[in-house]
Amino acid sequence: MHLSLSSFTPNIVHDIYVKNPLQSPLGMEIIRVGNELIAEIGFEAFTFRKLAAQIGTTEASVYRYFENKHKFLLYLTSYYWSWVEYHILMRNNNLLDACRQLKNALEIIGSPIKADDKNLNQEILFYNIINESSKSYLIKSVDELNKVGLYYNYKKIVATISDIILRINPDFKYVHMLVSTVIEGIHHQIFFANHLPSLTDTDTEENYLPDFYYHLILSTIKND
Amino acid sequence: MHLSLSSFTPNIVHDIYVKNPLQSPLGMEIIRVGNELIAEIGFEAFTFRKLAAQIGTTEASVYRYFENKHKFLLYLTSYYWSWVEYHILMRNNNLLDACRQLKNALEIIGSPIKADDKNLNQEILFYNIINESSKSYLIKSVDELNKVGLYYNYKKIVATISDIILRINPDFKYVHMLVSTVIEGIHHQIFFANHLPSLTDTDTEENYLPDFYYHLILSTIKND
DNA sequence: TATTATATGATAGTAATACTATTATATGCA
DNA sequence: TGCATATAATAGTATTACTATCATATAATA
Repeated sequence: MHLSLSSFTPNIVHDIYVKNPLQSPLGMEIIRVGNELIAEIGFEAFTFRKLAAQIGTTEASVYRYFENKHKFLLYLTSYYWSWVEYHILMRNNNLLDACRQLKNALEIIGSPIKADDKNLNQEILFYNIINESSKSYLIKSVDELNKVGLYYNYKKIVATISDIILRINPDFKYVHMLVSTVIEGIHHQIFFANHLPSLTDTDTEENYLPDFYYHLILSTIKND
Repeated sequence: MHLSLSSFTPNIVHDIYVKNPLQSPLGMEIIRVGNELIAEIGFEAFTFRKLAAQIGTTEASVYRYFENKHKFLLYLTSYYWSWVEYHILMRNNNLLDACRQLKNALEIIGSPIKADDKNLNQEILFYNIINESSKSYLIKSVDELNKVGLYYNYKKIVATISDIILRINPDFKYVHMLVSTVIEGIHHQIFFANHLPSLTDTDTEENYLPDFYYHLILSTIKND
C-alpha cells in the first residue's frame, strides 16, 4: 500500500451528501466555512441560511450539496474519522510493535491532526468533533442512517484499533466495548477539561490523556 | 441519616425551572408527559406546543414552568442523577466494603431505577438519559449554565463514586477522569448495543456491563 | 458555431418552531 | 366579599427548515 499525504481524499459514503462538495469550488467553500461557522456559533444555532450568507451564496445552493444540516455534520465527522484512519495507518505502517501502534493511535485521536489539509481547518474540525459529533448518532433516525452505512468511518476506526489490541491480547473478549469507551472517553475528557473541570483531573500537562488511556487499556486486557 | 423511599424529593437547583413543577398538578403532568414525549419522538422533534397539546393545556402554561426545552432536559437529567445519588447512598448505607459499594453504584447506573416513582416513569427516564443527556452539556452555553450550578447533580455523582474508589486506592491520581469515563461509557454502551452493535460486544447476558466496568476500574487503579 | 447540459443566483413561499404578550376566567385564601 | 394566583384562550413575531421556479452563466458536445 502506498501512502502519501498529498493524495489523500476522504472516503465518504455517497448517501451523506447530495453532491460531492470536493468536486467544485462552491462545495469546498461550503465545507470549509461550514466547519468554521459551527465552531463559532454551535450546531444548534448553525443554519444553511447563515452559512450561505457568509459564503455569499444562497440557501438553495447549499441544499444542492447537503440534504440538511444533520447530514452536513455527518459529513464532517466522517471526514474526520477518515483522516484519523489514514494517519493511523501511515504512522503505523512500518511498525511491528502493537503497543507502539496503540500508543500512536491514541495520540492521533487525542489531538488535532497536524498535517495540512487544503479542505478543512483540522484544528477547528477537532474542536467540532469534541463538541458536536455525538449529535450525529444520538438521534431517532440512527437505525435508518446506520442501515445505509453512514457510520462506516467511525465503525472502521473502532475495528482498526480493536485489531491492534487483539494482537496484544488475542483472548480479550470485550475489545470493541473497550475501544469505543476509550475513543469517546478521550474526546469527552477534553470537553470536560475545558468546561466542567471537576469531572476530570486536568493539569496543563500535555499528552497525559493518551497515556492515561493507554495504561487503562493495557491494565484492562491483562489476564489475571 | 434517615433514608426512606417514600419521602424522596429530588434536589434540583432552582435556576433550572421557572416554577417548581412538583408543586402543582399541572407541573407534575408536564414532567410526566414531557418525559414520555421525548422518549417517543426524540428531543429534537419535541416542542412545548406538542407537549401542551398532549396534556390538554397551552404552550404559554408550559413556559411558566420552564424557560425552554433545553432547561426541561436539564431538569430531567438532574432529576435522574438525584435519584441515582439517593439510591447509591441507600444501597451502600450499611456497607463497609468499598468494592461492594462500587459494584452497587455501577449496577444502579447501568439499569433503570426499579423503585416506584410517582412523578416520572423511571424506565423511560433511563432511556432518555442514554439517548439525550449528552445534549444537556454539549452546547455553547455550557459555561454559563455551569456557573449557576446547573450541572450540580451530575458532578456530585462523579464525586461520590470517586470517593468510593479512593477508599480502594487512595493514591490513584485520575479518579474523576476514570469515573466520568465509566459513567458515560456505561450509558453509551447501552446505546451502542441497541443501535450500533459493532461498537460494542453484546450478548443478551444481563449485567455484564457493570461487571466489565468494575473490572476495568479495579485493573486501572491497581499500582504495578 | 449552435446546442445543450449543468451549476449557480435570485426570488418567493410555506409550515413549523420558539418564543412573548394580552385578556379572560376559575379557584383558593383572608 | 375581595384579592391573589393559576391557568386558558388567543394572537402575534422572527426565525427555521425547507421547496419551487425561473433566469443566467459557463462548459461540454455535435
